[in-house]
Amino acid sequence: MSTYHHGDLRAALLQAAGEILEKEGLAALSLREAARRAGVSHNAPYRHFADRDSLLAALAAEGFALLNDEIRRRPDGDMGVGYVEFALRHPQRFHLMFGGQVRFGDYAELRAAGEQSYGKLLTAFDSLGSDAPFAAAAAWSLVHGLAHLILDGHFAQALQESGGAAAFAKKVLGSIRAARAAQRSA
Amino acid sequence: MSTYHHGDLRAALLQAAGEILEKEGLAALSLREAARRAGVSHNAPYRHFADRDSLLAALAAEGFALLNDEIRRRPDGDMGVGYVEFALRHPQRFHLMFGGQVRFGDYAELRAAGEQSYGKLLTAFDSLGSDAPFAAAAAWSLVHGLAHLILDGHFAQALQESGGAAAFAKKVLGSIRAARAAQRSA
DNA sequence: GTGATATGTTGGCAGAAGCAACATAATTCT
DNA sequence: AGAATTATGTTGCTTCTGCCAACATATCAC
Repeated sequence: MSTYHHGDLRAALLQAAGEILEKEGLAALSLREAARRAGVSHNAPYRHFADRDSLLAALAAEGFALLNDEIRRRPDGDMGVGYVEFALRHPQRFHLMFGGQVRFGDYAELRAAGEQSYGKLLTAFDSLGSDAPFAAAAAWSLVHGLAHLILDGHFAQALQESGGAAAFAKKVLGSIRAARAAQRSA
Repeated sequence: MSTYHHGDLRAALLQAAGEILEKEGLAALSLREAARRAGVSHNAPYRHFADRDSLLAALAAEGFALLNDEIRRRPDGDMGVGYVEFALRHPQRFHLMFGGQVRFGDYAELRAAGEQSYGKLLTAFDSLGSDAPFAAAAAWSLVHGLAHLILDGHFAQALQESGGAAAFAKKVLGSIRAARAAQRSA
């Protein structure tokens, strides 16, 4: 009989937890419910995750992997749109990653994943010289804030007028790109 | 004996909840703990708040009032710094307001408060003509994302090199302002 | 094979949200 | 003023959750 041991409970828990997160939100995500869906007892998860936060950190890490993929796949000028589209496609995951619930300092793997996306941005702004680090920080801040505000519904009206979130995002990012272009040619 | 009725329990609960939020974080904030600190029974809060989310929404609304004050007090060119400084001064409150825990759609008062800050921004970009709405959205996104990322520790290294979060924020915002200036003079 | 180790189970505790029933104070109506 | 109504607070309960401790069973090292 080999039903006592699950086989790959850790992965099964992450899968179940991911589904709960996406469909019912962070508040509904409990270790016990994930265990239930994986068909194990309420305490089995503790063999794989020290506590609830630890599970959340693992889910966030998955999210960073997805986000980094999304960004790497794009040409330099299009990274920002990819960032926003990722957030729109995975709203709950995005909130988990950046909603302040999980303290980054406590999970080295998370910090590393976050810095990875930033690194790519930094190189994309080299042409601005000594201003580059700040320009890159501004770029990340811009797409990050835009994603947040769209998700929270703060641009609801503008979204309708622009015909969808993606279109709106492109216009907003385009506005800044225009300014950057003017700066470069000056 | 008039200790049965509290007098202004709603305000006392908001006060207690605000202190818990700032000192121990959102996770530690329970209706019961707030009730304890206000010196009432564990169920008294339900006379003033339908549920926990309702309390959180009220706390967020307080935060928006504070934020709008902070922004209104500043000259146009300095609003962004005020926004970031508010977030740095009230990190937990900021996360509550924008962390996706409270669904804005469910609380009209919150949506109104959010749009108030946005309105001020919109007028500050009139000089850009038809691009103004997108420029304003970009400006809000920029300061919003910057505040978030600083709070989450994603700019830890850059912060040290710049000598503090406020200084860093000024440089980042200045970088965009320079680009905007180039655009205007083109 | 056998002992050590990894993985899963059962049972229990404390703390929280929220419901129901009850108690007391404040207000309103006459 | 006195009664009825309403607002506000209390006690007690149920269900859920996170997490601890003790125990059970499978897997692996030797």
